[in-house]
Amino acid sequence: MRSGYLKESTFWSHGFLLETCMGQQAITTMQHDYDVYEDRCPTRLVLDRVADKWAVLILDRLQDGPVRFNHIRRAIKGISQKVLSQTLKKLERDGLISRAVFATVPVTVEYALTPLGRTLTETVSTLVHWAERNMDAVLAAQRSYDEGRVAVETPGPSTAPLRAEMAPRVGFEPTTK
Amino acid sequence: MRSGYLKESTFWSHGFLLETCMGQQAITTMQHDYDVYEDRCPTRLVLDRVADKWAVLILDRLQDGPVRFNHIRRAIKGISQKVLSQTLKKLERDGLISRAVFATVPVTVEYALTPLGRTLTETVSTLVHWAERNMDAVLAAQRSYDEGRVAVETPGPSTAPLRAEMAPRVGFEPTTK
DNA sequence: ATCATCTAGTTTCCAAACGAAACCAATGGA
DNA sequence: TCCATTGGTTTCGTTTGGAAACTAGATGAT
Repeated sequence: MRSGYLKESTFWSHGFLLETCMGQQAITTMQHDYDVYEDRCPTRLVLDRVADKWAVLILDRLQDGPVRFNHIRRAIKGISQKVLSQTLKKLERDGLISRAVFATVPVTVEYALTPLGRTLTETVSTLVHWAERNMDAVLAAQRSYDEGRVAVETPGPSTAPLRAEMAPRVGFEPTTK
Repeated sequence: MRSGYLKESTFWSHGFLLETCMGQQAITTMQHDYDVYEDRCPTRLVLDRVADKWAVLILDRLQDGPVRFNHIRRAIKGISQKVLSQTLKKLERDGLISRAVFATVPVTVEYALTPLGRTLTETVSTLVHWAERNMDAVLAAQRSYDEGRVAVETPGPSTAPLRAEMAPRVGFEPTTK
């Protein structure tokens, strides 16, 4: 699955990038000159993992300590076992969470944040809380969009959208390239 | 697509929740007692929108002011027109960005953050920068996972995981499978 | 002895989404 | 007329998502 990227290992070899994704930088002695806006940059894969609905919910849930598999499943209502299993495996592979198996009566598997994963929890938590705090605003915007198509602030799209930042419409070069 | 949720409109009616998702709270005079851990909670939809690779890249790109369609497309290398168009439309519907059409020589369409969307940019930017900053650590974790299966930091996952929720295990040992 | 239950997953299968490329419409210039 | 630009939509094959069923090991109940 990731092999499609790994085939291009001449581009991205073990954390050191060669040509693209940082352009004019020197090759040696670099640490994190990745550019997530560049295609085939490994940061895209991380972003794909981290910018995921289930992943952020899982990471948020693990904030208060290790949690068992079925515990997470019951906490995040609606998640399927398959998706939970897959997401946990990916997060573990990326070093964000750890997996510990205990030979208890029925087997116990605990998932916990790694130090690396813990550096993300604040952002993740903010994201989750943002959704809860701004839910009403989003719902209002959706209603406004669906009925009437007239935005809250703009009277009409093409009529005369004299936005503050767009004042000099005449002689305005679209800053192409 | 969203009709599956809207069919349950007795549950979620216009921003006010009735039974689930807040349980023992009063129905009237509530503002944001949403629970993203509850299934069929509208916050799940917002999280689905916001916790998306392309959406965070777009929001991050719009931080410095309005950007045209093809400008975004060229900036976020690898994004397809279809996905860009779809994501922009969804973000606009949710009130995170605005769309302004100008009747210029070739038509100009500018996308910009709304005040609501601007409240997310810091978190989004953090997420993107996290990916760039911790890329090497993730790559190292992936290698460690793929070859050997032994975690970098933990020889045995949580040597003494005596957590409150865990039943007292007799002679437990983290069998790393 | 067999059934039921708990654990933590995997497998199956179908629908939904993704993504690359082609296509569309409007307009102006060579 | 042909081409280039704008901002999209459509098509179609591949990939992913998700609900439900199934696996498997150990234990307790009937």
